[in-house]
Amino acid sequence: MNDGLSIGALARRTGLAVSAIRYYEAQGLIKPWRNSGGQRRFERADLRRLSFVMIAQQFGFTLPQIRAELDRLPGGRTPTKADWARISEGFRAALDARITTLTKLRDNLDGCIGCGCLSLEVCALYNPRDAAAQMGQGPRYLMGDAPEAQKR
Amino acid sequence: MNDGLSIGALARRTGLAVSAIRYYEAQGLIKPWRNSGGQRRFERADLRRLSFVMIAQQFGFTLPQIRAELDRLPGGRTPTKADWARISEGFRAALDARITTLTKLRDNLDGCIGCGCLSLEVCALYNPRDAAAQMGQGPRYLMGDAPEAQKR
DNA sequence: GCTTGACCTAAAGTTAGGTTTAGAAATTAC
DNA sequence: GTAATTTCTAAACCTAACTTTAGGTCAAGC
Repeated sequence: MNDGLSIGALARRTGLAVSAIRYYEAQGLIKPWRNSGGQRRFERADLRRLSFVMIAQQFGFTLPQIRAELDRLPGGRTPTKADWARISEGFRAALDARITTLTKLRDNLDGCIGCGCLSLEVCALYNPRDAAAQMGQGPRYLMGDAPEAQKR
Repeated sequence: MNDGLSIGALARRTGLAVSAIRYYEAQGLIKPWRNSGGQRRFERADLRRLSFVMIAQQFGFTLPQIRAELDRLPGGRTPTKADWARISEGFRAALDARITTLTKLRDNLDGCIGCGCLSLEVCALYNPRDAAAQMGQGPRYLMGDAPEAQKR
């Protein structure tokens, strides 16, 4: 009887789509075993694992990042509450950083609403050198403030 | 001489890729005219327009949302600083809401690290009914807290 | 006047995070 | 024992925001 949960059961209990659970397996986030008929069977601990995935996604982590965190869980045994608590602390720092960035952005915006400039000449709303605020890769400038386009 | 900027000039001054600028035109964010040879020519005001797009993207707005904001600019004349300031105020509320959501999330996480539960039984880290924290569409539950799977 | 670089269009490709489809096999329900 | 449901795989499709490619035209330098 205690031979694991089917993918449908796991889907009902988490609210995830069956296809999403299969996708997560493909991404290495969960590792079910197979029964004699080749169907996936999951441990009850996978419920918690998927909960972690769902929370981490809310926090803006990518699946590879989440996988990296999950890989820090003990291999041989079912994770304890202490294991999960340790992992959860990693969220704290990332979340703090994100809040800090957004708050800084908002404060800059506050200073900028009065002038309406949207330019690096007068406000610091957009600073390409601020690594914390940058997600992309290429250099991007506001109002034509390209390095070689120095204004006289 | 003052017959507008080429797409390459605009790209150099903003740091955007030429292909991105063409894409923005296709999305209706900018409306260049064409010279006799069929090449795009841009107004200097488009530098500011693209700056707005870049900032708004940093804030997490989608291109259709940004377009909606830009559509509120006056049609017949070059936008003034006051126009831009009016538009920028819209950012304020959205940004405030996002910071509030993240802060609430972090505070819930703080309460949860001690117990390691990651479950709705003991912590409120994940609340599917909290519209502010939800981006997806389907119902999703933590640790199997599906409505029909009521625990005794 | 010719060569090089900038520009044109249209369509296909890319990444993340999945969903949908099709056809077949396993399991459950009656 | 059979019908209905679930599950299986593989591949195609989806959205957002772009980039790349292919093949051709325009413009600028010497």
